[in-house]
Amino acid sequence: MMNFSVGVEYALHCLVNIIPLNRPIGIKDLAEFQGVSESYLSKIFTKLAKARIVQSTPGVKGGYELTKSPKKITFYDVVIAIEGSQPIFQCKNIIAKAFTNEALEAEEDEDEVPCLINRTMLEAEQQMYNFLKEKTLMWLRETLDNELSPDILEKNREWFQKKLVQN
Amino acid sequence: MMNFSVGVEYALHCLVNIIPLNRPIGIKDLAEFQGVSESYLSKIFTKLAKARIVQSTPGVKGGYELTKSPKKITFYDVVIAIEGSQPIFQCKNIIAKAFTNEALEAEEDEDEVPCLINRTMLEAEQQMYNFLKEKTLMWLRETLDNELSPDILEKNREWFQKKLVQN
DNA sequence: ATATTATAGATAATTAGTGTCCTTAATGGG
DNA sequence: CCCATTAAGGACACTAATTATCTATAATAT
Repeated sequence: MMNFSVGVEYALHCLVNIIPLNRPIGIKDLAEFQGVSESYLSKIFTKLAKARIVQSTPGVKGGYELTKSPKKITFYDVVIAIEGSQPIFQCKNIIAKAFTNEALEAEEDEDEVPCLINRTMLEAEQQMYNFLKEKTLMWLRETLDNELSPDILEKNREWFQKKLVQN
Repeated sequence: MMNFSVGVEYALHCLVNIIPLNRPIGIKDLAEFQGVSESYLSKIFTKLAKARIVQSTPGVKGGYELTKSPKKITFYDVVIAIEGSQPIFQCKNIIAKAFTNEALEAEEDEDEVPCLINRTMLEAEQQMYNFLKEKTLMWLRETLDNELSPDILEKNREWFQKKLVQN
């Protein structure tokens, strides 16, 4: 079944916790926080860096930080950064194989009127993406701040502060 | 990258061509029409049959036909029939692993407030599905009848008539 | 200089999707 | 009743993508 990769989840969970920090944080800490391996999470963050969502600093005291305001980073940006921008539905133009007559082949060759089924699926995909474009990291952060208990939020904050101080 | 399976495309292409026929048509003909193997296409149609989108008749003169009006069969129905109804985004609740403190574990145990990221992705998915629920097989058929050249439509019709007569 | 940290490449394990083959069961026509 | 036809289902193989690890390299602060 069609799926978003778990990388998207790793990314969003990390990013929303990076917001309140005002310094770079390393993969090691983030991996520990998430309970996943550094090796794998670093691949994800390389993708986020290439998509200009985070900025990386190698070396001592290095790590990752947001490149811009979390108001300007959307779920859509993160999904595309991790999963790539290939459409969810790739028409194999099977119907073209169905008839080997000249008329149809000619029409396919023009390639100006893509398969209606394909267009419909892509339009459906856009509905999903439009929704994800409206959800920013800032919205996620603020909603979590409202939803989660103060107790959990405080423990969360303490955990990251401790990590930053240690470095 | 996340994808709809090609099975969805096979299914839709076949179904839209089944509409004008008023008799069962066999996998052999449909497979020839699409240029795919009978073995594989039959798996797809078994799924469509289980989803009550088509009705199957084994034996001589058997085959598949729609169970109901194409006005009542949506793209969504077909997608779910082929791909299953598992959500596109399965939250691993990674955040739960992040803190091993009691407060959070308690909250996770309740399991009444699923992860906000998860909820957001599912809501996005729903946007896509809502769109696909509005698109019926009948709409697809009628739009194709308007968009495609009369020449192609006629050749298409002839091809299926010939096959039905042969059986 | 050295320890730290990100980047990149190679590679392996796992899973899902795609596809085939063979057997079984049901059906209609002779 | 028998037989050809057709769907259903299980077993299996092939492919591609995802997930994951390990190693080596490059950049950086102290």
